[in-house]
Amino acid sequence: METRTLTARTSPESARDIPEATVARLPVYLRALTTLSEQGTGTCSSEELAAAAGVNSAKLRKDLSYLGSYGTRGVGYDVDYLRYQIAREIGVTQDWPVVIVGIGNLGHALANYSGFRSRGFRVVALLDADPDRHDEVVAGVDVRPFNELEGIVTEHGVAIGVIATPALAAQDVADRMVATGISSILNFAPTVLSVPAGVDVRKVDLSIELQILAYHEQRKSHGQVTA
Amino acid sequence: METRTLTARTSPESARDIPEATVARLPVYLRALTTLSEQGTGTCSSEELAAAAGVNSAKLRKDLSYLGSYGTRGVGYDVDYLRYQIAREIGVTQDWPVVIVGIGNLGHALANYSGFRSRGFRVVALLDADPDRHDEVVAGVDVRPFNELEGIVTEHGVAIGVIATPALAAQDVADRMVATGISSILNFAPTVLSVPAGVDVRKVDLSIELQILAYHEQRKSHGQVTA
DNA sequence: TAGATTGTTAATCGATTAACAATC
DNA sequence: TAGATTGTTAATCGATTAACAATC
Repeated sequence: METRTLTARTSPESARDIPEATVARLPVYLRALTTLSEQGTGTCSSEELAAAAGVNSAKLRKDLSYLGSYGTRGVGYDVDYLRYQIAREIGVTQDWPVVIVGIGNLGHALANYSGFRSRGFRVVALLDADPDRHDEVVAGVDVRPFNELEGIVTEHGVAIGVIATPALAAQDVADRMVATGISSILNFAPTVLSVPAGVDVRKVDLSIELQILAYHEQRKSHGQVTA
Repeated sequence: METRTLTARTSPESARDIPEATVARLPVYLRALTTLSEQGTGTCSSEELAAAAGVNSAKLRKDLSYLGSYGTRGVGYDVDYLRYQIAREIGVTQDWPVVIVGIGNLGHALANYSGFRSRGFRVVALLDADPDRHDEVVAGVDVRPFNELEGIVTEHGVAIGVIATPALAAQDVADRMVATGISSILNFAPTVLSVPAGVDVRKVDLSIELQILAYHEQRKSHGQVTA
């Protein structure tokens, strides 16, 4: 991901420079803390939280150190307090409005995914180019024509778009999203998107994940012995 | 007596040591080459392939150098030849049998995803613990009870399992998969799995991806200027 | 041969990790 | 105070990148 940013390092509060690898783990810590909180755990050590998040504790402490000093030496972390601080750092203390484009099998699954709501996102619109899908209601939201994108983005202040179309349509959808002011895109279509600098794209690709597993699997069977 | 993993580095052919970051990009190159091939391109330079894959050409050439020397100086790469070499390196010159467990919205979408077949995978079974889903047919495959896992894994020699269950069921499913001999797991459930050494887990988490985007989005609006 | 482009080197950058001083 | 655990340091490791010699 290419983010070319000039940081106005004026305010002392904001804009600490958090490494990308750390940013990618903050949501994992947030989820682990939510689980701990639901289990009634009030305090945890870096060792415990690290175990719950599936990382080692040195990495966890190093990651948290970029956010500030939210633990107590000799004691550990207050679960709810740390959870709030991480949620604030990520920016999910309020909901982000999201549009999903392409309401096929995967789009349906995404629209129905209940986890978005509790994790800081609200699906405000489902769009599809196919008229046969219009006015279908998925998870309580109408499927609307794709050309309503601009109105919806403007109306709700949408900054994040999800692309779940076939590969061939994805670049056009991305272009239209960018034109309407969306600057973060989650792409499920199996294609490389090109977008202007300043727009973030993340890609989720099922076959690629399976192929990475296949590579390692192949190596396990050939000429290696595990005892 | 404890014997750790002993790599038989005897054969000169196999077991080159490809960095993990490179392994994760090989499927991207493979897809780009497939697209080029379909467009009728016979030869491409590292610059062209890199552009199609969304990386810079230095990184591409470095990555390919771990596989061998498959280009021609002054000319470039033969698209179909390089495509075959990468497919062979990944291990997708034949199909890998795969089982999907958890046939909810997401499981349906995965089962219907046509891209698996063309990229080296064959869904041999769909399993679900819920009797109401049994004998439903999704994408031409019967949904079967979860306890048929072992028989299916043995019968088809399944090494790769996909978990698309709710979070609470995921660890149990993973345990059962490992017990039957599956050693690679693609996990869509929003939970950290613990598995023994030697088992690979990859995780796809929709909310985490969105939260990473949200983090950067938040920074774009507050006191940062993107150029 | 001259031009083009690979494959490799080496420098740089970023991420991980162990160890421990600080401090509750 | 003694024990526990954080936050930070510094060393190590792995990934990226530019530059260019090799060579078609």
